[in-house]
Amino acid sequence: MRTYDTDSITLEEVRDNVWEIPQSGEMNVPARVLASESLLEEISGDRTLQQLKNTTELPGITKYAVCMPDGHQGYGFPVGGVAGIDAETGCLSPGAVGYDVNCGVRMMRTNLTYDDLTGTETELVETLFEAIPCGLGGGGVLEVDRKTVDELLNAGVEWAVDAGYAVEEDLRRCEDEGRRPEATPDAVSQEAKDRGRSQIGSLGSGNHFLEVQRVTDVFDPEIADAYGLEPDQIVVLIHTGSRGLGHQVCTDYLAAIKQSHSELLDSLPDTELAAAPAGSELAASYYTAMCAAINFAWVNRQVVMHQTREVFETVFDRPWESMGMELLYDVAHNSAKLETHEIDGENRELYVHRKGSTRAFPAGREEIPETYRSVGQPVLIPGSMGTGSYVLCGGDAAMTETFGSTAHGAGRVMSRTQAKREFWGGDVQQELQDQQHIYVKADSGATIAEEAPDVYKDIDEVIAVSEALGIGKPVARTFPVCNIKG
DNA sequence: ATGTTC
Repeated sequence: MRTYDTDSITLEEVRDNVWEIPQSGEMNVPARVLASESLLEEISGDRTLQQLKNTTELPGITKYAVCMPDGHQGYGFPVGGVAGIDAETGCLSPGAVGYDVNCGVRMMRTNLTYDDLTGTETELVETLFEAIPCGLGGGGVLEVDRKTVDELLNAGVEWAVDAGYAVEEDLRRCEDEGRRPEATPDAVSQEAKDRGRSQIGSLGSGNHFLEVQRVTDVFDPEIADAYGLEPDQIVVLIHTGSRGLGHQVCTDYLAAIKQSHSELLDSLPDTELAAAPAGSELAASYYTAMCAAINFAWVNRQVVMHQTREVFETVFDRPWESMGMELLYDVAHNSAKLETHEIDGENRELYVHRKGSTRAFPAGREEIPETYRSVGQPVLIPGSMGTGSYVLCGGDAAMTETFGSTAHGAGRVMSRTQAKREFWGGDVQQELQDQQHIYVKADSGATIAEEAPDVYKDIDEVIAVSEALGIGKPVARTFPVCNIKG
């Protein structure tokens, strides 16, 4: 058997693209990295493997901890990590969800072609940048009062329908129909709500963005047809999360859990993995607060999409409906969810923690919108602003291999600090425009440098692993036209 | 990711 050795951890190759850290010591289960050898080499360059191994010490974790091909280190738990933890005997860990609760992406279709956009790129990118707040801090499209924030934390995208920022059809094209019904606004601190009130309809910072793209490749015509995608078509990808509200929920509950459950904390190899035991009061309240933050993020992406529709109306001087600007799908990248999975022949109720990982349910699952159910759920995987993105379809193997999950992006290979040393934002921007006809706009050159295409792993290789394992099947590829960066 | 180092 081939092995891959690092200073402290040895992985065994189970088969192509599957590497295992065997169970030993305090580990409750093994850990698996799903990666080609070259991706594994990148993954082993930071603390990801140690964090993944630490994750297996969480009580109640089942089967194995998973690291996706785009994995990198995160707070306590790797970004690109999946853990299915028993919901009765296990625990719930905020660090295994992430600070940006329901960070995720949605794709909106249009019936425009690349030719329709040619010549409007500069106006389009400028108008989008004007209409959609970017960067750190407050300032969203909306500012709502305290009563309204409670309503939308509870109702999710249904609130946006009532408030005129969404149509009924948008609801049906969101994971969980844009609402986690378990959400309890009372479990969210006033501080978190006050941070969120002024941030509805904003991108935020980091790797968040809005990108106008064109479909360059269709790999599976039948599924692409079901998703309403064809070559040369213009689509819009929106990547943002729950902003300061979700961050505050994570901060609040990490502090409370560390204080109330020190015994569990002391048994874990990293305080950043702090977890509330299943059945505890804090597990229940964190779950309902996290669901509220999930709903907030869906409303946020919905309002950003609403703004995008209005921008297209301005630039192309037509109603958005006539441009076919329908939501294709919206997926969460950071969440914990109660799901039933078969473990060793037994159906078990799990808190499936996905952090930087996308649900990828295959054909037939009732959780998938009816229009897509016969083919499988759309999985949206953004790449860097110079390489484009993929639309995948959930594969059968996801249910047996990865708790119904696949990757979520390209994954960084370089720190932001290092990126700013290596690249000059203005040069990156000019090069993208001159050589690839990609129009990028951001608040500062530093933002563009930090997100330069070369700071990311090879998205094609990440997707190839997903395809080879049968957890996500490539349907279409897109290429950037205009990009506004948080 | 983040009112960017409470």
